[in-house]
Amino acid sequence: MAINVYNTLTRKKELFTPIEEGKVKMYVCGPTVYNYIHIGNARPAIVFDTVRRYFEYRGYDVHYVLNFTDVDDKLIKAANEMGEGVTEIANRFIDAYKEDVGALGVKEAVDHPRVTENMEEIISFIQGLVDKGYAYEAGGDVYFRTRSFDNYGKLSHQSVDELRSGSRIEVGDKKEDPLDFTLWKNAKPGEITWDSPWGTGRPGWHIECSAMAKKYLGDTIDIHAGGQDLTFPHHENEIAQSEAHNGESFARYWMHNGYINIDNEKMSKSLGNFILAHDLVKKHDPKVIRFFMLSVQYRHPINFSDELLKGAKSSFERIQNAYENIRHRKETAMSLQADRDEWMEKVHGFKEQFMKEMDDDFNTANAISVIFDLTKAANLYLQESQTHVDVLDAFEQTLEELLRVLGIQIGEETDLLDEEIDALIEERKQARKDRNFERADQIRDELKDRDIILEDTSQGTRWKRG
RNA sequence: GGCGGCAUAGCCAAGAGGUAAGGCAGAGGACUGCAACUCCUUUAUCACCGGUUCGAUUCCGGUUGCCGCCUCCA
Repeated sequence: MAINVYNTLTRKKELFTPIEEGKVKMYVCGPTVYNYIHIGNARPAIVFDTVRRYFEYRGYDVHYVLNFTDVDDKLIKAANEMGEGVTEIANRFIDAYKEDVGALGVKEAVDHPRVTENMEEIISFIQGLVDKGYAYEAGGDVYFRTRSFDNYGKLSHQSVDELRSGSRIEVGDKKEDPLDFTLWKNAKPGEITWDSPWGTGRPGWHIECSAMAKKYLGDTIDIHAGGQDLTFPHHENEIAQSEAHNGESFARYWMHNGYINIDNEKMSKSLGNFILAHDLVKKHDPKVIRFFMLSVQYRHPINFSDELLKGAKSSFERIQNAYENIRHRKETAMSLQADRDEWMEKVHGFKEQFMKEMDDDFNTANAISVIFDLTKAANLYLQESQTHVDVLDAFEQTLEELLRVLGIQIGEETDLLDEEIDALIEERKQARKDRNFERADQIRDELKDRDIILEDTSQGTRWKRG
């Protein structure tokens, strides 16, 4: 079995083969940290974290790099508005990013490079492009000479001439050609600046990723990923810069995730139809949010609404219930059973099926349906009058394992009930024995108010948090 | 104008050239003191029109509708 990845470059699914055996060098474009991220920004974080986790699950060592753009026009504007420094704002929102995305189960990247901490590399990268004739200085700015790079447009499948005829390209009087884009920006008075061979200024947006990918991962990387809207111009420009500069192919696989939509329209800061991850995580179980995002193939758009999230919650509860039921049943499990091996075999089969689905371009929607199949099998097993502890363990562990690949931690909550609650459950047990159902229901309602839900089963009463 | 995506049951969502996974919601039943959980049963001529084929919802062409990129944007 091998992993297939949809490559934007070729518009096909391709067999993944790493540059270096057993390793994946992966660069993901991170946020510009001038604000909290919205859930649209959270999607790539979750999706590519899942890609990473799956590679790791399959035994790869993943060098995962996610950058922070900590200086640009928006940050400068935000700094002016809030009367704070660019660095303070960047720091604040980097922390917020890590917190929000961490709540959603995203692992920390191996490297989190920041533009302001890689200024030397960026400047020398630009210098390299100037030296090779791919870039030129004009009035303190430096531009990339787009037409000098033959393969420009290969990622977005646009020809240079078609791009030119699009009327919305900024002309800019210093440019030789309207298609040229900025590598270095001359400082305006009062802006944060760095010294460079072209005077004081700061980098353009695209150059940072080329310079930092090179520094942290090398001239050619395995996977470069980001949101669909980065395909053009951002990633196209990165390719031009990196390949012009390094003389090597930049990234072997380009992955782009689809948008999150609100009422069928792209969620974006400029449209104002966004929901901050920071807020959503407080209102809903982050596990459910993540589950919801992964219930759709990553390249397809997801429509977002409270109602849909509610549906995801119900769905996820089915899995959670099965998991709790398995654990509860372990207390009364046996260790003798004729068809133990058959069941063990069966449980193992779900793992294989799960991998088969994930191998196909990380089809989490189908992978989740395999988890539901596993859930169903577990529920059926629990109907048996006798259960084997090995089989229950296998169900429990497989469920944990597969969900962990999706970045969803299940079952680590070990908060003990306080004695009071324990006592109430015990009292209710007695009341039921005495057929005092009035008191029994009273206790159940009381606990329900405290978010403890009781369930009576033939193996005794169990509880869960609502 | 250029490039691209999507259209599958009430809702969400996979999918393959041979009569369509999974989940939610609904209905009926089993279990239960009642619930909850769970189990069983139940719901689709896959936007429209042509073509290729023994056979297409899946391939090709066209139509319609929606969305995106071509400007900062995940």
